[in-house]
Amino acid sequence: MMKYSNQSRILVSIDCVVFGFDGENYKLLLIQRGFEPEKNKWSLMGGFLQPEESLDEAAQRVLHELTGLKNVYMEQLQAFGCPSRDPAERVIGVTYVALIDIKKYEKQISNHFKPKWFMMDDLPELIFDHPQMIELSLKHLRYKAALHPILFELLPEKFTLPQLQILYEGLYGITIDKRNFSRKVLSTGIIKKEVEKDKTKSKKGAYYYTLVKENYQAQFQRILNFIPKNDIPPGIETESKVQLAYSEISDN
Amino acid sequence: MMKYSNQSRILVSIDCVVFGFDGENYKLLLIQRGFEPEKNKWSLMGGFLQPEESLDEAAQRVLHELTGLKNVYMEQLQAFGCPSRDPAERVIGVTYVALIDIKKYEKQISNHFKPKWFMMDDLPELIFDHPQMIELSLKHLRYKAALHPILFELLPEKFTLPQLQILYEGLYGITIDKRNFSRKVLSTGIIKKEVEKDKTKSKKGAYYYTLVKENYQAQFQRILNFIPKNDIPPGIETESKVQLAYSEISDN
DNA sequence: ACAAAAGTGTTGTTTCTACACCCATGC
DNA sequence: GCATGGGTGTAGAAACAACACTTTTGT
Repeated sequence: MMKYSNQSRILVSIDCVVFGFDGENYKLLLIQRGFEPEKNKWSLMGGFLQPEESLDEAAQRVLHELTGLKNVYMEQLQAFGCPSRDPAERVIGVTYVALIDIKKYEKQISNHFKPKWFMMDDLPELIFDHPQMIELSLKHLRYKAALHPILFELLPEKFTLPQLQILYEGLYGITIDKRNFSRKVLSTGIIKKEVEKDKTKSKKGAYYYTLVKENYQAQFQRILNFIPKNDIPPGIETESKVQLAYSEISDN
Repeated sequence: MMKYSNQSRILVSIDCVVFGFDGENYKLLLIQRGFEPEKNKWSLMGGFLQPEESLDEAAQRVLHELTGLKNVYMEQLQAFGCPSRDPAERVIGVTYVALIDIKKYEKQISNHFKPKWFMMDDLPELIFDHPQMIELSLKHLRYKAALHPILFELLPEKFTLPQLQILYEGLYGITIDKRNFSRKVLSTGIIKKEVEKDKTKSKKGAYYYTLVKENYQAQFQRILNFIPKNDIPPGIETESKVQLAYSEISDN
């Protein structure tokens, strides 16, 4: 096999931003780094790309090795490539975003590497550019969730409308009118009411709902709007990607 | 400086998908590859990441070296990492999307490497996974343009409403009612009418419009809808990203 | 009986889509 | 004077946001 000469080869790491929801709050799964530099400091789930695996495979492997998690919703976000992002050596970091229901995986999570859930507003100091990765992931999640029914990946199979609403309200820091919210969600047909109720949070109890798989996957591409337009606070960026430059069209 | 041991280092390439518009059609800028393997076959604007540059810098450099283009709208799309994507050696490909007005840069484009514009429906055979990169870029462009006023990057400073409409109609393969279209676009305040008219395409002439920079940048993050909802044909994917897996929520 | 959370309907406003005619000009 | 493409307005339908009371049941 021929090789390209005179080119420098670089390490590629995979960094997984794992968002979780426990029924009340968003959390982030972090781990204490097991090797130098920055050993024992908090870090995203990360690892180096191996010779024979694709990026997607590596992301699944890294997450599985560090947490035991499998079959989790994951998507590639963005490659980070600042030359100085890792002080030890040049490393390109490819970021993945994962969404899981904390309670569901509570037992599945291996504690070999002692991953820990942190509240989003109480994150520890993190290595390298991991804070930026998290910030971009959060922006991306806000952006995507405003358009696609992605947040269901954070919920258990059976969930209630109030739970779902908390999920949306929490992500954007808003409050939504429950009548309008339930009407919008139900009109899409992606969830259906079960007979049982969740009585753990109120005396009356709230009906459980489950996803209607066919409609869910069909609507996944669709642009929805569970979020009232005017309720998205101006401070929240809804752009998924950084843009490098405007052309001169907008520079003049 | 310490290094990570026992990890394999990999080449990182930057591949730029350069979309252009000439007033009538979308085109793609391609180049004949200058080195083995696949020398002289058609390729995206590509090059290897250098040790001291960031990914974004590399993208700008590669595009500039091959075409002479500078100050172009560009954004990172996605990293491609299939181990077999380059037969010579393992290479991670980071894809960037660029948008330019063909006429504006007609003279600026250097022909040292002889880049050539191809019609979107008449692309030559391409190397490696470049067809997939292009396909994903096109999907991304359709997705993003349906929500953000990004297509203006393809137009000259002064453009007409019919031109703008052709831009949108061409991207989605639809026809749009011109009354509704102009009302929607104008209501955003991102463009303003000039006094002159473009008389090259009709006897009456069409008014020129220009971007209102402040409103344009302000609305860039906004979710707009110049495209009538029902007019987006079902075959057109509007999803920007591939997702790796659904969680079991949707697998049950 | 009362506190706490869940559920449900209506109305006015806004936004969207569908649709057809006149205008200006070069030939 | 006519052919060509450019410009404009209205009316009905749909979607949206605002809003308050009743239900259930555990204590």
